[in-house]
Amino acid sequence: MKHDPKKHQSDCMIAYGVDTFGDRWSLLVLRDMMLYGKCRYNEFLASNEQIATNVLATRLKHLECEGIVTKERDPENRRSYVYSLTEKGVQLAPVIIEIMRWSGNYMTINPRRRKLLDRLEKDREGVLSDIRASKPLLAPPPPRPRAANG
Amino acid sequence: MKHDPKKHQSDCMIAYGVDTFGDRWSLLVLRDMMLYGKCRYNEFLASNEQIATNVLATRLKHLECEGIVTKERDPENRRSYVYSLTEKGVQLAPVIIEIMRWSGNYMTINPRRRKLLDRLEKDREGVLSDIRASKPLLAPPPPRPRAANG
DNA sequence: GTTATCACTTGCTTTTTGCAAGTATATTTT
DNA sequence: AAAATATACTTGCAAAAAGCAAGTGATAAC
Repeated sequence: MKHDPKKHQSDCMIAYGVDTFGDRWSLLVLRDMMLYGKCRYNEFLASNEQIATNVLATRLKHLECEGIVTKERDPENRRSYVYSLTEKGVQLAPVIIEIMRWSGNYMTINPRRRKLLDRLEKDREGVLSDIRASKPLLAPPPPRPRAANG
Repeated sequence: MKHDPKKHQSDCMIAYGVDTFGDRWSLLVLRDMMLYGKCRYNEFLASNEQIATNVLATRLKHLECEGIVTKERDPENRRSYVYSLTEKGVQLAPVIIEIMRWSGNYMTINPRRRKLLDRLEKDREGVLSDIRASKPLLAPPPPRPRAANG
């Protein structure tokens, strides 16, 4: 899948970033990949923020178009696909990290996340190489209770 | 103007960031303030990305609610207001900087911007203190030609 | 006092998002 | 082998948000 060159005509770096990954759902998908090591459609769907399935599909397509992620058949379960960060995607880690550092100063944080923030200050390189190796930095949070049925 | 605590119930740092400033127009307003030193409503409106006036109004209100910017009457022209970054807003500079650095690796950049990227590597602290001092890092680009009338 | 500037607001159209249900293909179960 | 299940979507419709043009109110300039 190729990317449309009509997009990105501004020469502004922020505009380019915003067009490429700067919307709520793209950023949350990147978080899922980098922090939680998620790589499957249903894993992204299961996030607490409750992305709609059609929106997830369009966002993944867009990220693939932009060369941020790749999509491959899972060799061990051929009805599944595995999404991975490209080098261009991995290079977004500093953006995600700086968002986390900022939020860490302005919201209340649980101990697990505080520990990750501490690690970020002491071992940023290690965090970056974990992201590059698709190694989760945090266990994914338990899904929030859904509406009861029955 | 106060901020609604019902928002931000997730304990995820990325979700907090995304809810606070993570949409196209908020990020572009922050760019206008940090890179170009813009501080007035009509300056934000004049950006090349062509934000709609009602959308700009809601974004500025939101950023004010979240404590990212403040709004004050301009003492020298009492029909105008001046928006400024709060400390919380200034602390977002690393996020903007990392977006610029990333984009700088994946798009073609004109010499003025390339120079800023170079400076960012050599003198990050200086850049941060310019942002804190509301000193523009780049001259604002000329407005793109609008539709002719007449 | 008439006109212009500045920062919006209002009303309406178009686009995007959200939601529920359905489809296609691969795998597991019976 | 047939039926049920898993996985990754697509489709159709309603609701929300964004975009557009025009209007308002409070200063300020002429």
